[in-house]
Amino acid sequence: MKHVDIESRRKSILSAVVDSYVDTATPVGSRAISQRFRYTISPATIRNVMADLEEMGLIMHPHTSAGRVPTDKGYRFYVDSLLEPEHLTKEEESIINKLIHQAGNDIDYIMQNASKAISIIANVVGIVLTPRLKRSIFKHIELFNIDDSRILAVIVTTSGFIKNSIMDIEEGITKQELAHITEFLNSELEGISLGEIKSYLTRKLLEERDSFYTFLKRATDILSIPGLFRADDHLYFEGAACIMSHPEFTDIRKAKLFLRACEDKKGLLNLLNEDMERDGIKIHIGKENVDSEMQDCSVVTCNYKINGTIVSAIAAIGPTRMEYGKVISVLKYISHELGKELENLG
Amino acid sequence: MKHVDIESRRKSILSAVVDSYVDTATPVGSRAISQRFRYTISPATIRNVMADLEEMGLIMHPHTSAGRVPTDKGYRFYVDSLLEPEHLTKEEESIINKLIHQAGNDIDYIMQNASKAISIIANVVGIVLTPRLKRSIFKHIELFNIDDSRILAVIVTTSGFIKNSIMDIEEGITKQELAHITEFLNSELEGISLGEIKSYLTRKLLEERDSFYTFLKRATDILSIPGLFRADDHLYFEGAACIMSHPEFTDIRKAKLFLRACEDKKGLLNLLNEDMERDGIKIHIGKENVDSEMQDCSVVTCNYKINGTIVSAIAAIGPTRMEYGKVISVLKYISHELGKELENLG
DNA sequence: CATTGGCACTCTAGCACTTAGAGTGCTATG
DNA sequence: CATAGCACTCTAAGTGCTAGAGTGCCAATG
Repeated sequence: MKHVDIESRRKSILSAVVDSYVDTATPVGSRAISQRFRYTISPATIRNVMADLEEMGLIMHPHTSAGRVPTDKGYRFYVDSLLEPEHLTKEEESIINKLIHQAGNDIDYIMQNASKAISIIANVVGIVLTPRLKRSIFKHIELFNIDDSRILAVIVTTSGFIKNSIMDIEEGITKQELAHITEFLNSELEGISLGEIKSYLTRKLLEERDSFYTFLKRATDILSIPGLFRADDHLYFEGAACIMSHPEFTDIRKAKLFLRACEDKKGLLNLLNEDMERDGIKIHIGKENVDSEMQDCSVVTCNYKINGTIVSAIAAIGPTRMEYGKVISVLKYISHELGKELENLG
Repeated sequence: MKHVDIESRRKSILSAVVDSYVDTATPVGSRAISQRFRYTISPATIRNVMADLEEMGLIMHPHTSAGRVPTDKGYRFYVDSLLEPEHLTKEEESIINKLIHQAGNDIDYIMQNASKAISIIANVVGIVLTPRLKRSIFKHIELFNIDDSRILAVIVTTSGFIKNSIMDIEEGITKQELAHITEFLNSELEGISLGEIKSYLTRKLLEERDSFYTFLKRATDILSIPGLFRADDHLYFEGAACIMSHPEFTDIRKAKLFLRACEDKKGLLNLLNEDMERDGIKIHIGKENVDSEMQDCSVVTCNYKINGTIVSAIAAIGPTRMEYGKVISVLKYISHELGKELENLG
């Protein structure tokens, strides 16, 4: 095996280091790598290559007489250039299907099971975010008086979600007027995403000058019911206990930091909201995370769609030493199945 | 201090052992107790009393040369007979008020903050269960077609909760018919709890024989929309990270077991559902828990009310070595404030 | 000239051993 | 009945040592 392309060997050795470290959680020595290559390359050669990789910042030494450990940069190179697409086994797929498609009609339960599925298959903490209302498309609204001083508004979206809210009103509204407004809104707002409704109506309001203005104003006011368009920011979260088996958490302080990252709802929400803009898998490794709580973990996210429209995202969070290949394939699979299940429900 | 009542001394020594152990997490020796009593009782005497307490199964020895640790039975006696009512400080109350009353109109956010409050003040994992729909009182229903094949049902309860669901129908229904049914249900069901509606209607259905039967059957069918009365079993859960600071969790296996207990939604739900039947604080110490996952923890629960009706419960879960006094007063206070906040919202 | 074997060196994990100290139980005494 | 004293026990923590894993460097090699 002389005169092998030096670059490709570096790659395969980095790959071996990452694989072995992900597998065993102990620093990887030159002997172990040599063994992986069935001794076609000697430990000494591997030591030289490893020294190069270390100089490039891809792997590091915990101390002189220890093996090598991938750095964040090393993992990054690995996932970008070395990782080969993986497939779930039939058994894994059937576990996921059972959890997602046999959870009944309860969205809450489906979401919970989806996050459990991520956790079980990939040995990480699984996270599922409820569909973003803002991205849903308006289909239907109903308004009615529940008593003299309050109106109930119910909006149904094309993806079958229902959002409602109660509003106090100072001046009474007649049934006819309410029906009139309902009819108007239903014809006017069809096909608009909930996120755009408000700006759409204010724009419209600016154009109007005549008697219609008062009517439109009234309709707009009703739609500003507090909470009607509020994001339904629920994060489902599963698998904290099982992840404690990872050897990195024998140090309880690290476990605590990890749990803190998981509980950092704001940080996760920001990340998911941003990531879901683009389609597909997004990976954030260790220090790459802007959020300081997460700089010791890796977060992998994937959007999911209902009828072709991106509505929200799912994620996995675990130690930087995670099985990226498996995590990616699980998220891809689950995002697809979850979307399908929600479509059937809508 | 001769000839002191032997029973009362045992009590105060048990109390001192529990207090000291809760405080320091290290087995309590006779010297330390003696010091607590400002040396008015000698260590030797205390050793005798402790030997008695041990024989009674209230405290135990981890090993010969260690101090004493309360047993589950010891904690039980402590909370039943020795614990004096505690009050929160003004600062603590103001932290709680801020979290609960300044969370806006978003129920989701209020619940989340309430569980956070439990966690922060009492150093335990805080749990809040959403109001049980079954216990809510029917106030108003609206039914309408969203398209040819589907009906949307919306139920409003007296406590201001809104529950809705979509139902597929095979045979079309006219607007008038639907309005008729709506009107009927609104007049018929007022004041009935959602949990009783189904049995109420079936009872009614059995009595009817004439033409009215078909109408009533239709109405009943509509109300059997899947999910319309499904319990909204959401558990808010906060503080896993902060609880890892407790010395009992330096052993990661214990931390894992504890997290597993927290993630055991079914077990918690059963416990909460059962406990909320009775008013006030309920305490489950270690092995007293039926659920095997929880036998190393203590769970303290407290129902909460909306307008005088028990609707759900909150809880604290932590190591058996928890500040029972503080946990109890926090849960009492928060259950009260949470109920108040939800009343204002309704 | 890349690859390899050899070798000296380094660092850690683990084990045996020791010791200080905290705590007990028992007994004799006030 | 309460207490002081004493012998005894057990743990936690520190020390010293060793085996072994791993490295870096150098000289030899095809």
